Parts: sequence; C-alpha cells; structure tokens
Amino acid sequence: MVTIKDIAKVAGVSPSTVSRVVSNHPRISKETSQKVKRIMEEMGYHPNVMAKSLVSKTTQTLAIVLPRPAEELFQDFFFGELLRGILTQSARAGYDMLLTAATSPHDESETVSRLVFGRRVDGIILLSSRVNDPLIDMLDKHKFPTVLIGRTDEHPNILSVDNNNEQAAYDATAHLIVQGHERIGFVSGPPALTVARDRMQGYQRALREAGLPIRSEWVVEGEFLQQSGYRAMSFLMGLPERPSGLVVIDDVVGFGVLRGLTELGYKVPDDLSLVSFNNIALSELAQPPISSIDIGTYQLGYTASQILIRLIQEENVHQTRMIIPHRLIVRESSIHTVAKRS
Amino acid sequence: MVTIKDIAKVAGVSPSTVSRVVSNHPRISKETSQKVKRIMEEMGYHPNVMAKSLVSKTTQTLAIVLPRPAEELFQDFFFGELLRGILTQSARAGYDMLLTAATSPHDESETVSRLVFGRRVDGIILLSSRVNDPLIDMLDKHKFPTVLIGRTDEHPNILSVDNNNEQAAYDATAHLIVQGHERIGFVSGPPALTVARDRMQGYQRALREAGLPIRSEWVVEGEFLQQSGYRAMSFLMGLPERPSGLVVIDDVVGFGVLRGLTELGYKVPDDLSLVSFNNIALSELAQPPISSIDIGTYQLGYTASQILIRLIQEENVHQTRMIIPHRLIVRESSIHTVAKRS
DNA sequence: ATGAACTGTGCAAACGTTTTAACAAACCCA
DNA sequence: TGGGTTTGTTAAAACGTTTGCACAGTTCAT
Repeated sequence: MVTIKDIAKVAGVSPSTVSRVVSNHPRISKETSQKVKRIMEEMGYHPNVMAKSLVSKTTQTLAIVLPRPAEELFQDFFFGELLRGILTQSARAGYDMLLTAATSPHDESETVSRLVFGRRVDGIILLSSRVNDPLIDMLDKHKFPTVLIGRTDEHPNILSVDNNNEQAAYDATAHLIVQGHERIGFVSGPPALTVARDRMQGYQRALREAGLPIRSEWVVEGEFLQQSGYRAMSFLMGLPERPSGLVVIDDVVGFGVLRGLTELGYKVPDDLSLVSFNNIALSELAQPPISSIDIGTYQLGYTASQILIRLIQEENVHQTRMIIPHRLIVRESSIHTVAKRS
Repeated sequence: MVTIKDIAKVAGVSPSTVSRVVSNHPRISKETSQKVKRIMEEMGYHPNVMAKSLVSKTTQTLAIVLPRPAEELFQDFFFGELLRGILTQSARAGYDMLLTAATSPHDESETVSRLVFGRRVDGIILLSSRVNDPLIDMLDKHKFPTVLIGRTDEHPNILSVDNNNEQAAYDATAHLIVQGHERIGFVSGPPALTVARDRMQGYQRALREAGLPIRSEWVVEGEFLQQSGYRAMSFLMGLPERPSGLVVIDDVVGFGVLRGLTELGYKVPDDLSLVSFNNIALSELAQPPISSIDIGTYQLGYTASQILIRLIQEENVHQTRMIIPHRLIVRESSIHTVAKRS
C-alpha cells in the first residue's frame, strides 16, 4: 500500500504538504499541488481511512439500526425504498452507511454501544420506535447524534422524521366515510409501536367527528404480517354486524385481508371497501388494486439522513421534528363506481 | 472517552497489559485479568475501533455493493430477505456491514476503490452480476476478498454463491409441460444479466428435451419491473398463436403479468398458466397465488457472508462456487385441478 | 544446585494520518 | 530601507491501539 510518506518522498516534499494537497488547503502553491496530485495518480494513492478517522475523530459513517426480529417482516417491503432514500442522500453527502440488525435486546444495546463508544460511526438512524425504548434513552443521555424514523414523546431532544400518522389515518377513514360507509373497522399493528397508536387515534377521531359508532370489536390488533390480515377477516366477517369499510395498517396486511376475503367468498370493494398504508409498489397490482396512503417512504429516508448529517456537522440544529406529507392514492379497493372489466 | 491508558493508570499496570486482557492473551494472570476487567467495566471502557484497525490492518467490516440504478427495483423485494441472510451471518461472525449504492458506473469504481484501497473493509459482497463487469475485473486483479451473489464465467477465482438457474428454469418449464402445456412462453429480464441468460437456457432445454417448439416470438425480454410483465401480456396475447403456459423471470414481473391478463379478460390458470421465480412472500397472496421457484434467498445471503469471512480468515479456500438448492412451490397459478371457491 | 523452560509484565516502536507551531522567503506600504 | 504581513513549507506531536522483544521471577528436571 502506498502511503502519504511514499508520495512525499517521491515528490520531494514533506508528508504534511501532501496531506494538505489532499485536503485542498488554501496555502499550497499551484505547482506543488499539481505535482503531488500527478504523483498520487501515478502511484495509485488512496488515503487510509482508519488513520484519518483516528486523528480527525470522525468516521464519515452512519449506522442504521434495524428493529428487532419481531418486526422483521415489517421491514421487508417498504424497507427497500426507505433504504434507498437514506443511501442516496448519505452517499451524496459523502457518508458511508453501516447496517446492523440486532437479534436480542441485550445484543442491540451491546452493538450500539460498541459503535457509539468505539467511535465507529458519527451518527445513528433508528428505525424502531417502540414506546419507552431504552436504546433511545441511552443515545439521548449521551447526546449522540441520532435521528429516529418514527415518533417519540419521551425524548423531545431526539431528532425525528415521521408522518402525521394520526392525520393520515383520519384521511383514510374520512375517505371511506365520504364513500358512504358507516360501519368502518380497523386492522391495526402491535400496540407497542407508536405508529399503530397514532393511526388508531386518527381512525377514531374521523369516526367521532362524523358521528359514527366506535365499536371495539371492529378493531383488530395484529402484526405487520400477511397472516394478521388473513386472520382478522375470519373474525370480522363472522361478526353478527360486520363493517363495510376497513382501514388496514399496512399494505402487506392488506394483501392478507384481500386473500382472506376472497377465500370467504366476499368481493372487494362491493362487500368490503379497503384502504391501507405505505403504498408499496405491489399494492397497485393487487386484485383489485388497493387504495393506500403514500407516506413518502423514499423521502422519509432521504430526510432522515439529511438532518442527521446536518446535526453532525453544525452544532445547533433547532428543528427537532420533521413531518413528511402523506397522500391518499385511491384505487379500486375503495370505490364502487369504477367499471370493472372482466 | 476513556482509553486503554486510563485503565492502565487506574489498574496500576501498563497499557500493553490492558490490551492483552482485552484480547484474552494466554499469559495474563487470573488476578490481573479480573482486576482490569472490573475497572474497564466500572469506567465504561470501549476500545477505539479505528485505532485498533489501524494497527491490526483489519476492520471487521464487509461491504455490500448494490447494483446500479437500472436494476433498482430488482432489489426491492427479495432484497430484504437476502440482506437478512447476510446480516444475520455477519453479525454472528462479528463483522459489520457497510452498504453502498453507486449511482453511476464511474461512481461505482470510485467508491469501491476507496473502500478497498483505503482499507476500510476486509471483503466485498457483490450483488450485481453483469456479463463482463469491470468491477469484478478490478477486484480479481487485486486479489481482494470478494464474493459474488450470482455467476461469472470470466473469473474462475472469484468466489460465488448462486442457484442453478439453468436447472431451475428447466424445472419450472418441465412443470408446465407435465401439466400438459405444449405452447410455453418466457418473460425474461435484461439479457446482460447472467441470471436471465441461465434461465433462458434452462427454459429452452426443457422444451427441446420434450420435443416442443421453441418459438422466438414467445420470448419477451424486459426488466425486473411489474410494467415489463404487464406489457409482455398485451404483446403475447395479441399473437395469432398464443402460449398456454408462461415462465416468468421474477415474481414482481409475475404480478404485472397477472394484472395484464386480468385487464385483458383472461383467467389464470385457465387461459394461461404461470410459474415465476424468487418466491417472495407476496406471491402466495396474489390472486390466484403464483407458483414460484424458491431460490433460498435467505440462505443465498447467509452463505455468501459465510464463505467471504472464511476467505478472509483462512488463506486457502478451495471451493469457489457454491450452489444453493432451489425448489418449485406449486400454487394455483399453474394447476387447473384445484377447486376454486368463490 | 544449576541451567532451561515457562510465566507474567513492561518498554517502545509502529500503524498512516492531521494539525499546531515555527520559520524562511517573498511581498507590501510608508 | 525596514518593519509588518502574507505565502509556502516543514518538523514533530498526537490519535489509541497492538505486538516484538526484553527481562525478572518462578518452576522444573537433572
């Protein structure tokens, strides 16, 4: 490996000069700079990242901490898009991305400690947003640059990027109400996740404002899994009084719902109208296409990376909570009026 | 930050002794070791990763290099599962994972050079497997620990993990043949990708061995996008003589195919039977569920990470090509006989 | 009893950078 | 002409580890 010293020797200058050439120091003469650059090119010099990090105390690296296995599938679909947003922005800003998936809670804090205190990364993007997360506690206490994709009430100083999930769920529900539905159910996710709580609130507010009944048997809590949607259907459709419209916490769950309904012999949207969340690419291709709240997944990731880097580079970042706008994409699963070809 | 010297001072030993305690050097006495460990615990010592890497010349980090944007969506679905396999194994082996997505070809070689020559990572997992890839050339020439998920003929020394895609396509096609189909088409991907070539070969071999016609108008090349499947249908179903069975290169494309057929008023599998590849979670939930070749996505990732780490740690690794078994998952899209509830 | 082998520890060099302080040379303004 | 400023460069310390070598003390076989 060719080092800064090798270059210096060949160029007949000191190592410090070479270092300054690399970092475009203003007080280097044109000639020296050109000569050194030429020699670096010729000899194929690449700075040793570790040595640089050691002295500069910055690694130009961020870490993404994935949620624990319980929420595993949750990732699988809109996760790719989120990642793409994060990677695009961080690459643009010259940061590398470290990806860590902890298997156990103990493991998780162990891993993050290693990254944080071992000075391996400059900042952390958290994807999990459980209520009362000890990991967030830890990062907050040490004032380590952190951004949360999601929401936390307990830590006002932690930067976060989120949707207005309450409003999004309100909008989804209101859309069904406008379509004439009066009996509207909700297939939710794990109540420990803030996103599930927020959406539940919005769902209830929409019903309340419209003067419609809030019936607890029409609310089913599950996971971010297809099976949850599938199972919810055998329950909901077995009720003496059934909902005619359904808000579903996630597109993948929506697919399960669709499958369940089909097997039970019901038609969407005729027997039950459907709106779900996240707008993954495949919702458009469901049979029928599923109406979904687009949460700006790519932008969520892009923005998270952006404000994290800003937090690292500038001292004072004032805005701590960023809201990415959502929008409802209406498809056949929630409108009766579309002519169906078949 | 508390360093090894701080610990040494408090424990009344030399820094070297502390270092040896950390690395469990055999010639450290029980008492010293225990005392030092206790103090480390108390003072919250975490080794500085950069300093360690600098002297040990190993970073305990691997990089995943994602394919360029053209293949972007290709990732999105089975990518999550692949990633999970890689992350699980590398975490288990004590390696961190760096994720990089290059935007341009120039960018790509630039980024990888930086990682490789800057000694930032110990090994690289390549996800793209284009024919004649300059990146693979470069890594091969420098003998940098690399494993390719996919296949390359030009570089016999590069480790690779792959499916037997030729056989998989053969199996998919043979399955349709067994179902009685004699006119079988193939919706393929970009011909620059080895995976598309391999599957094409297998498809053709199956037809040849069964004495069935290979008709070039029944083969459509596209991308790994839903739209490709959708478009392929308007073409194929507009032919004077149409296929009655179809092999599709990817589940997502299969979703597009399904959508296209539905819009055109055809029924699956009655009018056209379908088998595709990758077996993403949602293929089970398509309407009808799509028969798919499970390529062992998780294991593909897990194995890639495993042999890369072996290559890094041991000098001589003999086996250079690893084949992950596939299996056909038969669902309704390819069998007439299932009673349909509706 | 004596040298050999082993055990436990410390010193100091090394890894490849960045950066502070110092300094010589050139330039500028009166 | 001389002091001050600017420009271009360097020497050397520092970042936090690891590790080869040295060495003192202990154990062991003869």
